[in-house]
Amino acid sequence: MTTPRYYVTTPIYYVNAQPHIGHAYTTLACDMLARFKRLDGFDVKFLTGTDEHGQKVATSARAAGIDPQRFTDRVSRNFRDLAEFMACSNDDFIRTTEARHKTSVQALWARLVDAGDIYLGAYAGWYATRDEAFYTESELEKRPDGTYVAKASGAEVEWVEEPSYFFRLSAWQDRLLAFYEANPDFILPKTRRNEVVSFVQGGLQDLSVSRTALDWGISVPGDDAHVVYVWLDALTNYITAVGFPDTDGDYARYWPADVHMVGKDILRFHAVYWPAFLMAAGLRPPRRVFAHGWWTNESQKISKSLGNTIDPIKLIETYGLDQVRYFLLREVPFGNDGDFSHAAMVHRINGDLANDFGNLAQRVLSMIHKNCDKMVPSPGAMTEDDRALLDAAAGAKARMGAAIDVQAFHEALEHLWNVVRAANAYVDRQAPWALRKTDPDRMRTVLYVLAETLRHLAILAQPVMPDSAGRMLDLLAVAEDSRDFACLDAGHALCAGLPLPKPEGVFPRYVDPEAEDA
RNA sequence: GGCGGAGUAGCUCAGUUGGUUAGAGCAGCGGAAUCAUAAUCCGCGUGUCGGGGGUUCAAGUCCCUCCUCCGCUACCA
Repeated sequence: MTTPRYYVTTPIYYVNAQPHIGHAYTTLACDMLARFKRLDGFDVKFLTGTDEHGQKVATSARAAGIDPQRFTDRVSRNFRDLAEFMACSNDDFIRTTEARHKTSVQALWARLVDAGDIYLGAYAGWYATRDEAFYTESELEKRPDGTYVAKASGAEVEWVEEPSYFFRLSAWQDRLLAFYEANPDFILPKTRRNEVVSFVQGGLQDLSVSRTALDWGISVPGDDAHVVYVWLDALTNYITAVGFPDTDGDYARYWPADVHMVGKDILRFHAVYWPAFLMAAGLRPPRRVFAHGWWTNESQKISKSLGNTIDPIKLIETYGLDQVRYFLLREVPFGNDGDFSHAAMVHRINGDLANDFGNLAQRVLSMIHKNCDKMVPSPGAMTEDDRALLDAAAGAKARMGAAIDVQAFHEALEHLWNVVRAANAYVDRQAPWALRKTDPDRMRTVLYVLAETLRHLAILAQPVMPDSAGRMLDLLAVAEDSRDFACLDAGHALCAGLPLPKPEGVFPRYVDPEAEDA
């Protein structure tokens, strides 16, 4: 039997900005997915990295007074550190300035040339020398004297033409539409898919894929005057990381990628250009592109000018890593926009984590500790109620898995919490504290059922809250090598008599610092 | 303007191919319990399913129309 593969990617982050909550969100979603699949027995590759070429980087580096490579070394480090800080389990971190990537991009380019999908033409447009950028008509403003300026910067623009290589995107319109048709879940959520299909149906123009006005990039093979357009450069990272241009080895093992996770702003590049590039090169397109939404901050749109950006590091320092991970994946239907607020965060931490889940573990483990000689109690005959709870726990993985396969992370967590609630209700129904006096054997059975349910819950919570779930499994004395989903069967159920450590809280309540002082 | 999506309980949302008294979580109200991180459990919703019209034995679920909100409408990444 061959091990199933799973390849998930974040976009490579453009190093011109500091990491913010958007980056953290995308990476976190991928991490949850990767961890879930690993625990489910998949051979997973989880890739993230940084996009380091292009005009903006060159400009920023110059502004910082250092050469672009040193500049990108520095900023790329921030993204790598963030992934680490968030306990992300990525298997690789790619940088587009690496040699392996240059080789890959140039090889892809050569394939596109061989296929006849790249030709030399001229790119014409409104160019602002001051901004070193082209603008579309809609981005321009006409001044009284008849000249045009860029709305954003106010820089004067002029009509210029420069030689450029073009990708024959126009020729791929029908094949892209056929591809979307044949793969209805290629783009999720559905509404994003509609937008992309509609965009492609509207007609595609050939795409300028080289620039002569800058040199911070990968040279076009055979024409050093050009560098490869940053998007063609950037997208290629997904195959670079699996060894392209070598198409055996990891490429054969992992490609096509199962999910490219992206923010909705860069959907088109991934859902239109990228599959077209790949198909033109005779390579397979990815299986899915998922476009998630944006966060607002206390109902305010986040922007640098408003100064309300959310620093993920600070967020984690304030609320805790697993708490932030849980919140971001639970609070909002994945794919929708969401609002971050302190109140909502505290509500999730105290309501869902501390009260529901944490307290469940605490009440169960405490009773066992006090009444069962600090070891897993020995169960007697199971009642219908016992079985119902155990069945609910045993069925949770399949329900979560189905949700996760369509990136409905919030729904996966809901399934988990349904079991948490059922377990709390079961505790109250069975009232083991009463059984302690009337029927100690029955009490032991009830506590065993609860401990075994907790084992399931903790194992299933690992992808979202690896640290907390791990500590809960420690409290249940579950061995490190018995924590994957294969161990969710009866054969790995807790053994009666297993000594348990002294219970301690896994999910503390969040108390506002001011309230504590008062 | 064109295309697409959304408008369901105070809030956030579920509601399969039209079919029994429209659901969940949170919030609110009442009660129980006291093992537990004062956590938990039980009970309680007559909501014009945006408005109007239509098809049907039957519509939140299909058709028409109007209103409101949102997204997309290409080459900075």
